[in-house]
Amino acid sequence: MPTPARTSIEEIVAAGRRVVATDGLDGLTMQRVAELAGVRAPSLYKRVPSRAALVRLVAEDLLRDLSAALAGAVGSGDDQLRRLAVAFREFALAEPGVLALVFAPLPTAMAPSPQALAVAAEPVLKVAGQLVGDGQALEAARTITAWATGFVRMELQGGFELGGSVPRAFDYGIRALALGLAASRPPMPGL
Amino acid sequence: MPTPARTSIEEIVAAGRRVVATDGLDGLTMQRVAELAGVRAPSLYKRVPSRAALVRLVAEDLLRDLSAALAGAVGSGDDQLRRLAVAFREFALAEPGVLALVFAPLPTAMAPSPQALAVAAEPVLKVAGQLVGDGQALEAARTITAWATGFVRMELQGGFELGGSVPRAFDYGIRALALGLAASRPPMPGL
DNA sequence: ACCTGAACACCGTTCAAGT
DNA sequence: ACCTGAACACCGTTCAAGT
Repeated sequence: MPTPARTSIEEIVAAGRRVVATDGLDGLTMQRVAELAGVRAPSLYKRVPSRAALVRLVAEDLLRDLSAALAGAVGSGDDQLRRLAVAFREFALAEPGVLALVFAPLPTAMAPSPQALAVAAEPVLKVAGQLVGDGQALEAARTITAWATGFVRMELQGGFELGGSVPRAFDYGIRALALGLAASRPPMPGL
Repeated sequence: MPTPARTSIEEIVAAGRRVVATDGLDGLTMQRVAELAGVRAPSLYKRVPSRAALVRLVAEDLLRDLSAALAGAVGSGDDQLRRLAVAFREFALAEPGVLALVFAPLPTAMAPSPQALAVAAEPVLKVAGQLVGDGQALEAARTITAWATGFVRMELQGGFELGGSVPRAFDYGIRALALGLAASRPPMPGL
């Protein structure tokens, strides 16, 4: 006598995202997620093999939205780095889980797939290429990513104890990076 | 009839550091630390009020050593930013716990004190001041810190899936930052 | 088929009892 | 004064039993 499904994988992942956004990765317990999904914890194992797998699904869900936000922010013009950085900061402040689940060293079973990460990296590589040319795009993209993730993590951590304006420091960093990357650009061949 | 002490707060913190270095923050359980300290878990509560407090003690212990490493790396010359960044990277690769306990959003009870963080920030502010002058030292220091912590975290995470040389990307970032910060420097008054 | 309570092995923490 | 086993409330996970 089949019982009708009372939840779904989509609902479970959405519940996981809600919990992560409010209580962080440690708050993502099977019982809390089950409660939000309207079932008991053991029922989750019908759709998800383990908590680690659920964490990964939530990470990849976040990553999909982040990729869309970044891709939507960049276009053409001379302030692509700023638009990219601002889009990333806004997303990460709204969904702090992205730093805990996507840009953090997690056990392999929880980490999002390299493919999912590559999709998010695309807009960064594009902007980096515009700034420094294709030959250095990868190194420049890594510099941008390292700075942006490091900055927002410090901000979320409350790591700006020494005073000063956080948005001003963000702006300062964007400008310094843009200047520094442009200065790193090799001379155009033939010029 | 007093029982002789079989461990000490120093030994407990040292055990905590060893566990964090190998198994990360999640591996820091009271039972594992107690085992390394040669006692049972309940005995730890004679010296430490909670796991959160122990995490903080380990974080501040790491931070003390990091501060010393950074202060020892900077001197005078034209490659201070490089020496600072290299010292930070080497420390964080040897003691990955520093990123998990010091440069991560943790509950207040686990986070190191602002004073301890300020000590570690001093060499960074010094180098930043040399590069851009005192007026922008704070913003420049934040840019440096955000980039360096973000970079090494990506490295520890294995987040360099797209190929290329990691040390080369680190060097590239140092150079771009040095160029960008120098270009941000306001003109000297009177020149 | 899916859902559940009960059970198991963990974890942090408390506490009475031992020396 | 410190150490310990036992206990409690949690957690992830399994599984037999229910529908």
